[in-house]
Amino acid sequence: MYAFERTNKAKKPIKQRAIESNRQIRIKDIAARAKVSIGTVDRVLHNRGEVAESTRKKILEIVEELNYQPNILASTLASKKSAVFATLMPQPLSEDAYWSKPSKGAQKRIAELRQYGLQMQPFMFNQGDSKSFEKEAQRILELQPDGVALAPFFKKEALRFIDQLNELNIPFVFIDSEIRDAGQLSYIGQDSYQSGLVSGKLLDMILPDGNILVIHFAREMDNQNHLIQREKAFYDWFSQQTGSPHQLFTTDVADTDDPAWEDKITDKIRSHSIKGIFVTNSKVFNVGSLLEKKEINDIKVIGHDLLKENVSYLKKGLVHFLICQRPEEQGYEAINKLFRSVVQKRTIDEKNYTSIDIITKENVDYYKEFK
Amino acid sequence: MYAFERTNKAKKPIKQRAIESNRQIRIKDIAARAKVSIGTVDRVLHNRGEVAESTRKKILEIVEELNYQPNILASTLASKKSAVFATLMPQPLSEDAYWSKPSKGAQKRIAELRQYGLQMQPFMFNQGDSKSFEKEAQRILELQPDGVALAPFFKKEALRFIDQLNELNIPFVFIDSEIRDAGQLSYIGQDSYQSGLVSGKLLDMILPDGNILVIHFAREMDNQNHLIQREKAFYDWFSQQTGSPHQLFTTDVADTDDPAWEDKITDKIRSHSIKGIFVTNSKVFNVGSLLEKKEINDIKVIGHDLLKENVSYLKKGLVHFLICQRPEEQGYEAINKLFRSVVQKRTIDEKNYTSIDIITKENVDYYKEFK
DNA sequence: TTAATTGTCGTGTTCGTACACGGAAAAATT
DNA sequence: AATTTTTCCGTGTACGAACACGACAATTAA
Repeated sequence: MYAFERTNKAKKPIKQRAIESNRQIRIKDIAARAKVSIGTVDRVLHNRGEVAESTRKKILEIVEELNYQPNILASTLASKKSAVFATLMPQPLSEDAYWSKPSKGAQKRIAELRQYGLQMQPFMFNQGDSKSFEKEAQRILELQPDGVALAPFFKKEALRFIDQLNELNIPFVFIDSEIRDAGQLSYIGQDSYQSGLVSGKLLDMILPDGNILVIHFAREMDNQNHLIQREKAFYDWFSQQTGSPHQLFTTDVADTDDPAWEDKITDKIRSHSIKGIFVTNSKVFNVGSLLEKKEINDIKVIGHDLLKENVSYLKKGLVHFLICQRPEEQGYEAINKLFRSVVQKRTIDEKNYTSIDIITKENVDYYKEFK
Repeated sequence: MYAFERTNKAKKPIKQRAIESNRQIRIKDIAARAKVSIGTVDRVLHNRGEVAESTRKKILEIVEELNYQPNILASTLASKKSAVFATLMPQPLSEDAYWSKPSKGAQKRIAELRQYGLQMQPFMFNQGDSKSFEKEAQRILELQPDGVALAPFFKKEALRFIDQLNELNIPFVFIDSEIRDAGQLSYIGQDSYQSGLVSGKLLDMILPDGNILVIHFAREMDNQNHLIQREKAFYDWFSQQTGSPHQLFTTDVADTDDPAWEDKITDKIRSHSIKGIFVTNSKVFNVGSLLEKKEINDIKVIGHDLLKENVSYLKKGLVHFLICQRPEEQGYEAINKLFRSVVQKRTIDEKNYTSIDIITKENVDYYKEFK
């Protein structure tokens, strides 16, 4: 809908005063002060064309003195710059699955920046198929975008891709997980180790006794480094507590399509007198549904990420804490970093750990990632 | 520092392609389509001057059809609109005190919007003196700003102020606490009751036995409705648990300058076998320092807000949880709402509860309010 | 001495919108 | 029929920055 002011005629006009005091400094002002033309100042600011060393110095001094800040509005309007970014992320397994979220965040930032002529081209690969990763990577290289945000899911393939990006001088950011010193502009994601510590502490605090089961719901653990990190930190927490009454066990569940896993876990719970469960990723709803079905309700459960299903088990009291890493914000931030670097030419931080949010039944309804 | 492109000459120029596909629709395009001049379209869009009903209709149809979205950059650049906003908040008691934060957030948003010609005029009153509130309110009325963000600390005085604002047709938003149905554009703050529930749950979870002391550090409780709400919810939590092993007590500490309060609290702890403490506001550092001094370390403590001092006791393990309400984000959001409504003429949500964040030793370093 | 080259710079147009001014046509008034 | 008044609409300039083009002087080469 197109509305504008028609709806609120009554509003009084906005003030047109008091602005002289902090009037913006324009290129024009600098030119006047330096007694040169606008074109000359422009050349100095953007190192275009040639300028006599003396005038260049004079202009830079005045720029400094007057603290000139370019008007972004006018700048982007005039330059008509445009850029195409590509994202390379896993195909979400369902509508509400984890990987739909970073994508949404990226879309949001792109929508906000449409005025700046930004465009995005999403590429998605199959989580279980490194070949599809390579194929999509190849398509990105053909597109030759101005920036790439990728989840380096398959390390070997990602490294090869990155090499080519570097060669083509295309900047990129990592999202979710990271390869160190690969020439990335930035990394956006959680500190997996630290988040494992948080999980450990929380479960420890609310569990007077009984043993603990750590469950990885993942097809192959090879490319799931952050799950390993979380598990490691979780174990470390308990090994650092003196005289901890808990014993820890770990299980992998590769395939939840095969219902055999349910009995396997149920047996483990019974035989090891498990009183606490930590699921290392967003698949904790599986545990919720299992406990509900088997009517087990004396187990404390911690998992990750605010999927709809997870929230539902949180509200039912079958899951006690969800650790959240603001996936939408990660997508948003990834695009934002590319924008700031590529279009605005600003320098950006190399690391960007998102916060480790603790969500429980009572605060989940107030949790919003975005402003 | 002024840098621009000088630093990264090597970067290749941004692409200038593929943009035709989603080319922006301009007023010019609409004018051409409708076979009228730009001026006419402009008059229709802004109901300026008069336009024949037939052409007006035609233009609106085309606008609809082409889904015209005005270019905000060009628009604000050309209009040179400007607005002055005023904030009315308590004077922070110290550099790092709670009330310095909403102010910082507001400043931040103002800085970002400088390009739009926005200005802010902060007014601060003495938390213990309703007269000073009235005085500052009067000064705001003299300024006649285009919008006001205020913390309605003193209800009676705030109501009188708001009446005058409404009369002058000046929009305003509440921050921190709220007066219902007073004509506000929006309310930005925490749901105090809910945050009290969160505190109750957390303390309950980590406390096997022993009694609990609720402390209000506040001069007068009359104007501290949200502290009351938090306390009420906290009590409600425990009364809803069947067979809770905890008994609750409440104390007010009006003045921490008088060191007598320390003994009073210490006595209470001893005589009531207190094992948990809940401080209803940001003054929990007082408890931290007390416990440290008296070398008491078997008490679980929950308080509010990430003041530097609070964080330091959190890290020492003397405070176990801090509930945070993102005060900077509140200030930021308050200005943002005013901007969106006053300058951009957009509609905005009436309520904006900030999230209830749970902070502990392990995740505090990763907690950032802002992107 | 003239032509060609290089180093410096100014002018003019553009981006998409806002808004003032005034002109022309149509309607209403003498 | 001549005039005033009203209705309707087009033109031109501004916002602040980006960038292309070419002017002019100072050098250098012929």
